[in-house]
Amino acid sequence: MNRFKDGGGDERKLTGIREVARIAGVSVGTVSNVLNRPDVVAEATRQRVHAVIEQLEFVPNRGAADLRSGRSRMIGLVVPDITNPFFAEVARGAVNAANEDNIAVVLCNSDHAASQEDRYLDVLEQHRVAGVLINPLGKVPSRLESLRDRGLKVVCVDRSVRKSAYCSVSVDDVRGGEIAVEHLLAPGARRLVLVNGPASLRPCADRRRGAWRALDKAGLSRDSLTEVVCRSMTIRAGVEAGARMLQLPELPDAVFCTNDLLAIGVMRALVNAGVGVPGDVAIVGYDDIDLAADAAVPLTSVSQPKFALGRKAMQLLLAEIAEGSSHEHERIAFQPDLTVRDSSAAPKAG
Amino acid sequence: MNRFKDGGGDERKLTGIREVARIAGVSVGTVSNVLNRPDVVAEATRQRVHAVIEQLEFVPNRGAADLRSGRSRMIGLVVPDITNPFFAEVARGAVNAANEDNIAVVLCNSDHAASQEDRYLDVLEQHRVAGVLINPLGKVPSRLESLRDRGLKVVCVDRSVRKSAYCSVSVDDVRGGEIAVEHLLAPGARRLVLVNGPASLRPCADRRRGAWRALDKAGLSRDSLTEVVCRSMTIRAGVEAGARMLQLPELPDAVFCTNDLLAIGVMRALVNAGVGVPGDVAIVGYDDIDLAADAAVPLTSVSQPKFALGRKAMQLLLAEIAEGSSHEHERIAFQPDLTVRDSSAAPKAG
DNA sequence: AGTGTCGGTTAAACCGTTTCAAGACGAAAG
DNA sequence: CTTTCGTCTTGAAACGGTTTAACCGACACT
Repeated sequence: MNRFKDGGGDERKLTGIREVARIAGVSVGTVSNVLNRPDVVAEATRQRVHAVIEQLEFVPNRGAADLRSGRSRMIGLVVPDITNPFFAEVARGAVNAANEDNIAVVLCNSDHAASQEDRYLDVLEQHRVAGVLINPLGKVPSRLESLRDRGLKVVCVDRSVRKSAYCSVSVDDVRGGEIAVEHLLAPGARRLVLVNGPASLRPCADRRRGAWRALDKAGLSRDSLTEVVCRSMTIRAGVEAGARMLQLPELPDAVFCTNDLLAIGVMRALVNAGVGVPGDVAIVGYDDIDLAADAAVPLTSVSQPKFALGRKAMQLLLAEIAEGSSHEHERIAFQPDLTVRDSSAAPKAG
Repeated sequence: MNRFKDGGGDERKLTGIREVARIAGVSVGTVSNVLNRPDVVAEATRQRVHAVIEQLEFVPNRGAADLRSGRSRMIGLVVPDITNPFFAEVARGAVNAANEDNIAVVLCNSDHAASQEDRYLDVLEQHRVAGVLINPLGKVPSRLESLRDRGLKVVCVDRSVRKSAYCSVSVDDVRGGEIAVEHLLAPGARRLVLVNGPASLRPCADRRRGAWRALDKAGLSRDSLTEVVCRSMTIRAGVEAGARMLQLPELPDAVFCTNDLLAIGVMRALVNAGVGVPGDVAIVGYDDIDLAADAAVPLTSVSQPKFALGRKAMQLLLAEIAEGSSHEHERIAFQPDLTVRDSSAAPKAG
């Protein structure tokens, strides 16, 4: 059951605030004060206490402090898959921001399983974290509401929440799609293909909407954009999509793939078939993964500020925790950015 | 400074063990027992208490429990870069194992900076984590020893530690290099190239040693292996290495790259130059990243059990914590595995 | 009836802090 | 010489649990 029943007993008794007080010849209250409100204690005393702290290598027990004060210096980070570069980067940003405030971030990897997510939320609740940064699975579960009722602050990452019941931070996928297509349209492309993942995925649907919007703005019909849908968003699927494209009655001028892996696959299929990229068809991808820059022909891609996303989300959460009930929920949308590379350099140049 | 001074005061007073006891008509001690040693309390009482717990939605305060009991249900995970797929996967494994014991894992991302690493260790110490899972930067710092003196258990990940002062878990890079070269040698390759990163990196040096060992075992001179050293281990560096290889007096039969990105780069350079892969030269990479399977020609690669590594490391740590002083430090070396794909399918077939 | 003993329960001490009402001291004001 | 402040400091009460020694019936055995 519990592996922590009894440790073999090599526990050196850590020095506590009491011991410090005793040796420094002051009361524990004073030691606490020099730790938390140095301004309120006399210079001389402060120095003396600090000296003792140093000498004893005293390390305050944050847990005990939290218990008494009702605060908490921990927040939970719940992601579906830390292995996904997107979330890894977000995590890095979040942890980075938290560290500045000496806040510990406990990592929860739900593995795309709602049951796991629930389990983790339980653990977080038991540990009395001050708040949770979460990319919730599926529909934002009512569980989050119950958490909030318990006093936990919640902010959603990369998932805009209706009714601004929580703070949320995400990047504007619609705008991302728009940017990409605008870029392709600019040099005069008129026959476009959209290589997309399942429209049931929010980002896929949004990026498509963005593409449409760009078309609308340019006064073009949506018919000028042919959609090729892939089951998964991998290089392999991209290769297949590329093959399908080659069978179209007419080759497009430009292709927008809603993810870099798809784009790389498409590119490979086209190049293998003797189609020039970007000479014959321009390609832009999405996510700007490392690989994009190192593709056979460097890939233009829409990049998302993942690190900043994580940082901001954490900052928002910490702010909400500090502000308490006077807090107004914010819904921040980061703007994606286009990184232009060779794959879209000079469409139809030849 | 501290953003947690005062929250706006929307703290609903959580129900505690006391309230449960009062309503259930038992003492707090009994409630505690129901929670921690259900076997010691009478069936009827247990049921009654559980009912009340349910009804009140009581959630035990792990922090308070830890404080009194001297245990700790948190452990720290310190990695140089969570964005690195290797560590992401290790983290996933570690978190996964911890979750089974209801242990919270606090994530620390040192960003390859010793100063950060130190800061994080401070935070972990203050939070009184039971142990630390760490991939320490540079030489295993004396800091770790001081941690251990304080009663913290430490296990090192992917970094074997001299003198078995700690438990450590790593994968056998020497063996990995050996496997790769054995595989290339089997079909009769005799002129090999090793595309390596800086030998100052432990894994690079080890994998080279492994390659040599395979050579020795096969009764071949080390001269049959030409080493091409790259500054960085990226696709771009691989392409350059490939270019350099093409200028060699004679093309090799087979190439072993100490990382998949290098391998993909080399492959690209060769194929672009009209060299057949695996027809003219076979290639094997290292790490078995997702991309390997989806390379232009699917890449044979040495794969490391990263998830298992993380899981095992965590299990070891938890075990050490449970065992206490009676613990014997273990040094576990995982065996890497060769995933054979097209890039080495039929060397010199033509 | 006296004595163990055993399963179940309890009251009180304790973990390492923060917090807060109250005290001590000296200096400025009356 | 009192008062009145203001600055520092203090002691004890929390915080929400766990732990331990003691207690209490009831039941079995001499």
